[in-house]
Amino acid sequence: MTETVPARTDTCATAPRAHPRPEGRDHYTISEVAAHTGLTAYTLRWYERIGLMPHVDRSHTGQRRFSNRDLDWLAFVGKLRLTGMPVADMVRYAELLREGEHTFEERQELLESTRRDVRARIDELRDTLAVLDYKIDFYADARRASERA
Amino acid sequence: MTETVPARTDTCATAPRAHPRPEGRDHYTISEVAAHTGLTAYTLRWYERIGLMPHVDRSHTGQRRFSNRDLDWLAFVGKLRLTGMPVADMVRYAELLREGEHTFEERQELLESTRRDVRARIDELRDTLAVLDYKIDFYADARRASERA
DNA sequence: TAGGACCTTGGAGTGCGCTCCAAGCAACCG
DNA sequence: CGGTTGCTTGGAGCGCACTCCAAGGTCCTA
Repeated sequence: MTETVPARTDTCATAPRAHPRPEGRDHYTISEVAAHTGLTAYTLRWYERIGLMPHVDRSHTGQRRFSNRDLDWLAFVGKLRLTGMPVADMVRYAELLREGEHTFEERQELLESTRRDVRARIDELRDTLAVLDYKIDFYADARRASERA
Repeated sequence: MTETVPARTDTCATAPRAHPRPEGRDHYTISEVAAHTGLTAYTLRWYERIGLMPHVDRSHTGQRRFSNRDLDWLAFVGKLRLTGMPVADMVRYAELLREGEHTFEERQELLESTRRDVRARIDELRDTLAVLDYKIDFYADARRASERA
């Protein structure tokens, strides 16, 4: 919501979906979402409390009814979490989404800075991998040598 | 220490060094090490307390004198930290080092499992990068479209 | 109609990885 | 000589991201 650009919208960006949604429906209870995402119901409510989750639809009696869009958003949040982005920054992004189209630029910048962070992180990990490989080789060599002895 | 295999030892594995050591000496005070590593003196003492740092040499009056080997170890610990490895696991590795050669196998396994984790982490981050790229494109397109209008 | 899932708010608790302090004293540097 | 740096132990505090609970209620399904 808050986004109005033909056909594509921001919150449903993960094009091909790994795990199909639990069912073909478009509304899920909190426990279904918990099971699907691996988050607890507590955490889902907490996400909503702190503004990380856009307001979730309610049934006529007040129970949460998560939509596919909500699941998409949660999947995206999951990705951001993997990058180590602090929750506060994700909340900021969620706010920008709520504020409408005039925040496009800021959103783009935020994503680009995140992208830079992720790239840097990948590079760091690659360095680490090299070190690990070096050490693992060392142990492999040492053990081969001791077997020969 | 604890390791006795010709020429190469485990703790000095990061072959070409990015930043040369503060000075050509082989002993450094705690504050020199703090400056060099970006860790605080508190953290360095804490590392020693919890067994993440092998016992550091002392001057005749009891002050810590970090060696180049210690700096190598700290650099390695820094790498491991980047992988998100819990401190407790690093402590475990340090214990294995102290226990001597008969722990070679376990050390190798630990490193290999870490390597798998790092690889998985890199893959996750690459996925995330793809999502970010997709979204950034979306914003770029949207803004180009609005400029044309 | 029973039992389980769900609702609310506010606040407390947890685990991790630091981060810092107190206090009293030794050592080093200009 | 004075000021900075260092030493020790044990413990407290912090920020983050959850994680969970209380309590009193409503809703849904078998």
